[in-house]
Amino acid sequence: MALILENIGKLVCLTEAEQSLILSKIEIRQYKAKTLILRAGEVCTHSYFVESGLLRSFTINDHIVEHVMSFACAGWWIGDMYSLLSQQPGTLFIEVMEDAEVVLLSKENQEFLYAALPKLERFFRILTENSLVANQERLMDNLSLTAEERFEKFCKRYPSLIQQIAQKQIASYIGVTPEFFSKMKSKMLRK
Amino acid sequence: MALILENIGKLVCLTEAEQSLILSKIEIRQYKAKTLILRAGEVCTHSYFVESGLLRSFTINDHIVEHVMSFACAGWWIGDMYSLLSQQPGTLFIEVMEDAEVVLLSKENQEFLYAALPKLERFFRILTENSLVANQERLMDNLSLTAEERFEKFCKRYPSLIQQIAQKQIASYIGVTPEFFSKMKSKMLRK
DNA sequence: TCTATTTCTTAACCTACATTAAGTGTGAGG
DNA sequence: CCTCACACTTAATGTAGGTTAAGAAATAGA
Repeated sequence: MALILENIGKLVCLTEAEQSLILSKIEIRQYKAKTLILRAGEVCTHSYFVESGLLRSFTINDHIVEHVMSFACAGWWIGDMYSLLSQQPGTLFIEVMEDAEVVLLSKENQEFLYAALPKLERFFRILTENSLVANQERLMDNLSLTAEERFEKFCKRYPSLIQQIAQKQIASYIGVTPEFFSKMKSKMLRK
Repeated sequence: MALILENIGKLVCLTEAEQSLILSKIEIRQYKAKTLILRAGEVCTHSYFVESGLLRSFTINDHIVEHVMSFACAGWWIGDMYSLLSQQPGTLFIEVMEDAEVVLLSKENQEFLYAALPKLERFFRILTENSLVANQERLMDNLSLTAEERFEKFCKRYPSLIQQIAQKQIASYIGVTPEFFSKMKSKMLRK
């Protein structure tokens, strides 16, 4: 249940008192699979940290096509960063893919904690830096690799997810249709 | 010349003493157009802030195809974040497109400043957050928009750049070949 | 256990964009 | 004032991946 303290503790040291302060500012909720925690058009008011289960964030194009922005399993943060920072209606949906236990940290409490524990600025800076690096790599991969190569990278980077999620979710993440993904996969197996 | 202090000052307040401390930890250099400040394979040791002129970062595929990661004109930061953070050889080239005055902040000095002026943690956190948001949007655009739509967004977002840079640089940024970009552009004009 | 929904597969056809190649500006250095 | 290297254009042809549609397989709900 305090996976989140362990997660923060990996990057910055926390005293017992600091840990309690953090715990006093968060909320823990259980969600059933298929719950939408956030909808496009809403303002994102919290950061979410996954204690257990599996979540994803995605956009919807022209009310039809979904594009997966990210998956988040135990130990990962997720949210609509644009909406959270700007407090404008966002573009992301966040959905629970498998029954989950989620830590909610409201924007106000996050700012309160920045003031109370400046080392959390450091923690979230590093978290965001890592996220940015991963995103830049993914962007470059989308510009320069084939769907097949992107799938291979996905398999290496998230081996456990492959077994766990529907194939169409992987297709959406790497940026192809489920139909093409199916064709591509069987072609890869034939080799 | 102290555009950088103004830039930092927009997000966090700085006393005179703090400004001097920052200035004592940076270096200012002039570069001629076409200079490569950083090459793929090298470890990135500095963050770069553009006082004047124009820079870009890009990768090279299979020793042939360039993909522009970002442009940076006066008031923008640029670097190879992956390499800077991990201190591993990077994948980005950074090139001066127009004679430039650049502020160099070494990784050690950056960490020194984090310790000396914790508010700089805040500054770089916010900088990185904004960068991440922009990157996420670009990634989603690449997954869901046509080349034409991506070009239109580029024009709206960076109107001044359009006049300033070679058309093939825009093509590379939005992720198409110069040939296709040329055809697309003349088709758009015909409407 | 049965049914209904969702996921996956296959296949024919389509299109956005890439590749190759040739020709036409154009501007910076000598 | 040349000229040589680039940047840009145009056009023919190729292909990765999309679309549509239909059926098969797997899951979940009741």
